[in-house]
This record gives sequence, structure tokens and C-alpha cells, in this order.
Amino acid sequence: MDAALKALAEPRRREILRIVWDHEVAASDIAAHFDVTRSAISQHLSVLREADLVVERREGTHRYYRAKPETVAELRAFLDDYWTSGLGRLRVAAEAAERRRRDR
Amino acid sequence: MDAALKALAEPRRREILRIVWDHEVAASDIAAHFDVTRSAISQHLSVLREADLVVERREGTHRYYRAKPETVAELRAFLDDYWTSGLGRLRVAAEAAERRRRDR
DNA sequence: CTCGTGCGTTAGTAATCGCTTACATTTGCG
DNA sequence: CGCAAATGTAAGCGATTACTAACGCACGAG
Repeated sequence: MDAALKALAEPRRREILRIVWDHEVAASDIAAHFDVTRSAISQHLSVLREADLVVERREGTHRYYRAKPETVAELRAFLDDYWTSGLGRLRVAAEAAERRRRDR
Repeated sequence: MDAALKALAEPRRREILRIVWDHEVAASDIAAHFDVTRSAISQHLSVLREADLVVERREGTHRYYRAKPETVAELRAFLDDYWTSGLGRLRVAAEAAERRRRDR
């Protein structure tokens, strides 16, 4: 999950994920969208695959990538929880105030 | 916005932002939560401040930090849009298919 | 079997990151 | 003023990042 968020902190990878969101796209077709080398894209795809954000299917000499909706959904849920889990935050802040009072 | 997402890709900074979510907390109180140096936390706070995710208020020798809800909301909106903006994705995928057909 | 194509992998590089240690700055207090 | 507390800043370090260039490998066509 942490790996997924880190992977999407990179704009290029966000764009790649968009491209393969609901279609399988071959690596070279993905690379055609960018000004960088195929190699760079291949490495980005590795990062996305290791973060489990995309899946790869091989067919002949081609390699098709597609977003993995489960992981995307998990990441989304993780963030939604982050924005809204106020209880944990309040507790931690209260502890800080408490500690400050005690240590003086 | 990009800076904000990048800032939150770091677990420590996510935790810091949580701590100052709805309370002003002094730098040293924030640092007390972690095993790393005050200095490291100070640098994390700089990153968060430059990403406009927190604001700083000085009072005497203290420096109080608090999350900036506007930026958090913007980031959240940006991501919500990312997850759901399907039209752009379809267009891009269609272009890829088109290009592939043309180039053969 | 051999050659071109599609892609990954390796090696190398400049930049950035997260961290520590040491020093600087500001503020309040006696 | 002189010292201590709260905090930032600077310098340096090992790890990682995003990239390029070059090579390697598997597959399909002839």
C-alpha cells in the first residue's frame, strides 16, 4: 500500500496508470506517449508492477499492461480513511498536550 | 499539488500531518512522537510547509504547526478526480490503438 | 537457422532524500 | 548582559530515484 502511494507520487507513473486504466496496452504503445526512452517507461512499469498497481500479460513478443483495480481501490480506501479518521488524530494531539503538561 | 502528493508519499510526514490535523502542535511536541532527531522532524516540517500542507505560527520561542485544510482538500479533490476521470483515460487509450493501427 | 522486433535488464550518472551531528538564531529570564 | 530553551540551518553521508545508452533475450517470419 505504501509502495502504491509512493509509486503514484511520480507524475509520469500516474499518467501511465491512466493509460492502462481500463484497457490492456502494449509497452511500446505506452512509451509512445512520452518523450523519454522506452527503457525509462519499462522501469516505471516495473515499479507499478511491484506496487501491484498493474498486471502484465505476455503474448508473443508483446507485453500488455493493465491497471489492477483491486489495488487501486485499496489505495483509494487507504487514503479515504486517512482523510477521515479523525479519532486517531484527536487522541494523538491530546497525548501531546498531556505530555507537555507532565514534562514541565 | 504535485508537491503535496509527493510530501505525503513519506509515511513519517503523513503521521506528522495527522498530529497537527486539527490542533496546533509545537515542533518539539511533534518530534516527541518519533525516534528520529528533532532536526529530521524540522526538515519534514519544512517540506510540509513548502507543500502548503501546514502553516506555522510563531509565539515566543515556540513554533506551532497546524494542517492547512484548504490544501488537504485540494489534494483530496485532485485524487478523487484522478480516480474517476474516465473520459481522459478512454481517449488516451483510443489514441494508442489508433496510432498502432496507423504505424503498421 | 537466422534476422528483426518488442521489451527487459544492466551499468553508470546526476540529482534528490532522509538522516545525523554540529552550529546558528531568536526569545525569554535572571 | 549572559545563559538556557526552542528551533532552524548547514554540511555531509549512504541510499534511492529517474534517466540514458548499451546489451541480452525470446519470439515469430522467412
